[in-house]
Amino acid sequence: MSINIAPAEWKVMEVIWKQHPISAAEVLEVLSDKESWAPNTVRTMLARLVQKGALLYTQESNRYLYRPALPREECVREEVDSLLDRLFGGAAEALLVHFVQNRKLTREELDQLRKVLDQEEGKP
Amino acid sequence: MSINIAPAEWKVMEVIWKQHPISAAEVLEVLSDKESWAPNTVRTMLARLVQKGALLYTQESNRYLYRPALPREECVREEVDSLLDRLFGGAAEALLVHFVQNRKLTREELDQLRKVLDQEEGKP
DNA sequence: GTTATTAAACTACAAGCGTAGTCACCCTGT
DNA sequence: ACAGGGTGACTACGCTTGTAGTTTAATAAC
Repeated sequence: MSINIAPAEWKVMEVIWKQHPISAAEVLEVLSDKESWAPNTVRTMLARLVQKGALLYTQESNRYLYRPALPREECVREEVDSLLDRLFGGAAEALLVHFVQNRKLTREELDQLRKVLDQEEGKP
Repeated sequence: MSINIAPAEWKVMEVIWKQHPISAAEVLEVLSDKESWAPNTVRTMLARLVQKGALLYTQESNRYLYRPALPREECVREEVDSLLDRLFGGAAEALLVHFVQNRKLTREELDQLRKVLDQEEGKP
């Protein structure tokens, strides 16, 4: 029973992961730079996210303060899993190879990746 | 203007990428092992995929023979891009690191990945 | 205390998706 | 020539998503 966060909802979640507890107005404020959403659009998404169990809130006089119900990492993980299942039959390596081969990773990124790899192999 | 292939549709596409041209009946046949879909479900998806421009067909007496309109790689690429945009602000490396760190890759997979990495770094 | 403001709740609505039933047509076998 | 079976076309329907308007309830200001 995993929570499914839609693309537009992710934008809201990102804001809240970065800063919480946070009011709807503040979320609006932050998002107004990037998106041109009507206030109610954001409010609707907040409500849906609460309903989905992705957000928690506490009431504070007349408004809600929202906070994430799950760490970002966990949600990322689920999205990635879902992509893997869809496209690679769950084979992580296939994605990685696709990746290294198909995109232009910078030298730094490759190095960084290699470092992580070394680290990982060093601890079986 | 990119084509958006839904999860269930991917299952159909995979069959067709693997074997084409192919009739609806054959797709059904292949899928019947994995999914328990009513025949019309698959037919609907075929029709939608044609409409989306993901599949081409040619008529052959009373039925259609389907073939992919795009190579799998290209569609994979789009899905991955979309995930990247959603979750990592487009930063490929973040996904990769998340990956290597968060999943248990087998020794073989790590080696394989390293090989691809070497290969990539060797050709700037 | 009455009004103005604001926040949340409720309602809306079109597109996309998962799932499938019904219909109309054409080919094939008798 | 006709009936039956397969095939695509059309229709359906509930759920989710993106996007937002309307209503109500509470608070803040005067």
